[in-house]
Parts: sequence; structure tokens; C-alpha cells
Amino acid sequence: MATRLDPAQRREQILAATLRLVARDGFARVTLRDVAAEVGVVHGLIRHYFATREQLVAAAFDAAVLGELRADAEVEEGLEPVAALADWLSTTPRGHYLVWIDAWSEAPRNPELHAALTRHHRDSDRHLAGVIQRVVDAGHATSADPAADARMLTALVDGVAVQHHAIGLIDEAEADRIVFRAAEEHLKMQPGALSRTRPTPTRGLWATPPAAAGAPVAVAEPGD
Amino acid sequence: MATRLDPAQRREQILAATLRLVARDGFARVTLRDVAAEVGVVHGLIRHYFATREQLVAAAFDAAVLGELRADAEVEEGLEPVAALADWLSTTPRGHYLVWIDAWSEAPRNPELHAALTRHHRDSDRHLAGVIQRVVDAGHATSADPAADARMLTALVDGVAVQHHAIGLIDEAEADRIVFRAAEEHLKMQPGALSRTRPTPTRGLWATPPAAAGAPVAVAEPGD
DNA sequence: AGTGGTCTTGTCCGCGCGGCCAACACTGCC
DNA sequence: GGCAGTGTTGGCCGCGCGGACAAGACCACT
Repeated sequence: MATRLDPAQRREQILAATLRLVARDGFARVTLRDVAAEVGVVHGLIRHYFATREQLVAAAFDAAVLGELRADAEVEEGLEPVAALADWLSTTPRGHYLVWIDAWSEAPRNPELHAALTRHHRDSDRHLAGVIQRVVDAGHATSADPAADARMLTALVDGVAVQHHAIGLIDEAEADRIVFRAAEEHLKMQPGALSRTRPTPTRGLWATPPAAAGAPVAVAEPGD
Repeated sequence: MATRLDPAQRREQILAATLRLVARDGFARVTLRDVAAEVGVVHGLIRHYFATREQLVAAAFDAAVLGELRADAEVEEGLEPVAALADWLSTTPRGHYLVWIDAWSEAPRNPELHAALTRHHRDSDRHLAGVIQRVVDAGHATSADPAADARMLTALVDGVAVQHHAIGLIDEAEADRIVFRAAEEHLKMQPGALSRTRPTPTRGLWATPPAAAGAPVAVAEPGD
């Protein structure tokens, strides 16, 4: 049924499918057979690429983390400091936040996931601290301890994402508003400085760029 | 094996066991047989009390929410406004936060859980807004919009709880410090006003008080 | 003492799971 | 043109699951 594929491409394809299903069903409920059906192959083939289910989901999450970091790095360059900060604080869009929330709940009982999550959070904090520092250097904000402020804002962004994505208590506009106002106040920025920057159009789905081979990796459609 | 029990007590016992297992294994992985073993009965008996697995976990979560609200109400009365605020903002302790985080990840695909979560969040926000209002009335803080401030602080508390409980990136002291400083600044309180209040000793485990019958419901031990 | 009700047990069923593996198909090398 | 090597298939296995149910144990009431 499925045509023979370059191993690297097939691997990427499986990882992308796994991520899509994790976002939909959660880590615990994704089965090898689900992934195989999503890719369009037999479940035995999945095991040809990943020895166990655990390794599969861990690899998928790791790919997501790497993709996220790469996307952050892309945003970092080419944006003015204030716009970069606004963009970072409003990363909220995209269904992949559900993967993150699911990872939080799995982390206490999955060491690999926990390690990836820790690394990601540390890197994100460091990145945000850098963005804050640049805003401060540009004279648009004040921060005695960018690292501490980054930690606080990361927590706020995560908590707001929960209220928006998981519970649906607030919409995206309000989510951004809450975070922006808190950041402006905390960093002593001009009120509205963040809100006024146009949020960059949200790129495609998290990670799974053509990576090495340049092959068009299948990516989740809104309806798929 | 298990002695015949008052139905209400047995029900509470099953719910408490379910909550314990959900905290340990997550909603998706708790099985009827797990719960039965935890209680010390046969898995058929669980189905005598709860028609389906879904109803069981939903009921367990609902009980947790009610218990939480009751505990919040207990705290509310009998504490000075500033101390009450500090207590609320530092609810972080206790393993039951893992249940909350897990509920966030399950909510998008479990309507009952989603409803319970929404209700709980709304009630919590309203409660916190009331606490803030009382602090303001007492002249210890300023808030133009207690409801909005409550929403922001709730998000911050949740995000900090993730960093502390799920990822272990920060310890409890730092979690409290982050939230307290942000609240003091945002509500224009005297710096350190919140940190200086002694946190109330954390009560027993979440909810599962003897409720009606006054029966000593089995409760998780740290080592169990 | 008998009776009805229900708490409790033990066992059975079909299903889907992760994992395993022998056979097939395709490709590139000699 | 044969011959590895490996991507791919499809079916098998044992297990634990949620669910179902008949029978037993115990209690309350008459």
C-alpha cells in the first residue's frame, strides 16, 4: 500500500503523525496502530523504526521541542526587541500547546519526557531573558533581573495558555491582553507598547520543517 | 475479603482511591482493576457503584473539586485579608496539583471533566477576586479590577505550579516568592507584605473529609 | 423463620493492545 | 543476473482491559 520511502523521510513522517495524534488523544492513548493508520502503513512498520512505544512518543516529543527551539530562534533574529518580546509572549496560538500540557502531566512518570521538558523550559527561559535584556538595552523597559522576570513571565504565559487552550475560559485576545499588560507593568514599559505591535502571522505547524532532505513532510491540516 | 460497608462510605472510599491513583498514574491509565486493588475489593464491585470507568473518574474529579472549594471556603473565614490572600496564592503544596494538571490535559477530550474544570476555575477566580477586594477594602492594596487581577494571578499560580510540581524546575520557596512578589507589585502592596505572613500549615490531603457519615476515609500516605 | 434487597464475589467474554516474526518486494552492488 | 540488505507486509501471541452476570453473603424487616 505505502510506497517504499527514504528511511529518514519515513521516520519524520511517523514522528509528525505521532505528534498529531498526541495532540488529539494524549500521550497515554496513542497506540502504535493509531500511528500506523495515520501514516497509512501497517503497525509492524512502526516497530521497524522505533523499538518500543515509549521510544516513539519520547522521540516525537523531542522532535517537537527541537522544532519549537528552532522556531524561537527564527523569531529572535529579524525582529525589533519590543516586537520580539510581544511575539514570544503571544506564542500561545497553535494546537501544539495541548502537547505541552499533556507533557506536563506525563513528566512526573516519564523520565525522558521530564528531561526534554526541563531542557526546553530552561532554554525558553534563557531565550526570553535575552529578549528582555535587549528590550532593556534599547531603553524600552527596565529589569533588575531579566532571568527572574523571564521565569515569572514564562509561568504566566503557561498559566494563561491553560485557561485559553485547555479550558477555553478566555479567548486568544484576552490571553494576549493579560500577558501584555502584566509584562508592560512588570518591566515598566510604556502602557500598550506590546499590544500595539502586530503579532507575527503564526507560522505553519510546530516544527517538522523539511529538515535535512528537503522533502515535503506531511503536516497536519486543520481538518485532518 | 472486604467487609460489607455502608454504601456511602464505600463510595467515598472508591472515590478517594481513584483520586490517589489518578494523581499517581493519570486519568488515562487508571483502570477499574487498579482501583479495586487499591480499595481491596474485586473489580466487579467498582462497577456496582459506577456504571462506567468514565463516570468513575469524572465523579472522582468532581469530588476533588468540591473538596477544594470547601477547603478554600474554610480558609476564607477566620483569616485576615492579607493572610488569606497569601494563603490562597500559595495553595501550591500538595500532590493534588498533579490531578489538576492531568485534568487540564484531559479536558479537551472529556466534556464532564471540562465542565468541572470550568466551574472550578470560575469559582476560584470569583473567590480570589473577593479576597483581593477585602485586601483593598482593608487599605492594604489597590485594584481597579479585582476580577481581572484575580484571573491574572490565577494563571500565574497555575503556571508556577507547573514549574514546581510537574517539572521540578523551582522549589516551593521560589514558587511562593515569584507569586508573592508579582502580586505585591501588581496590587501595589507593601513589598514583602505577603511573604511575611506565615503560611498556614497545609491541611491533610485534598478533600475526602468525613463528609456526612463521619467515617474515617482512608487517605493516601506519603509513602503509599 | 422467612423473605426481599443489595453488597460482594468469581468468572466469563470479546476486544485491542504491544510485541514478535516469517515471508515478500524492492533496490543497489558485484 | 544473482545476491544481499532492508523497507514493508500481515498474521500470530499472550495479556489486561471494560463490561456482564449468576451466585453467594449479609442485613433489615416482617
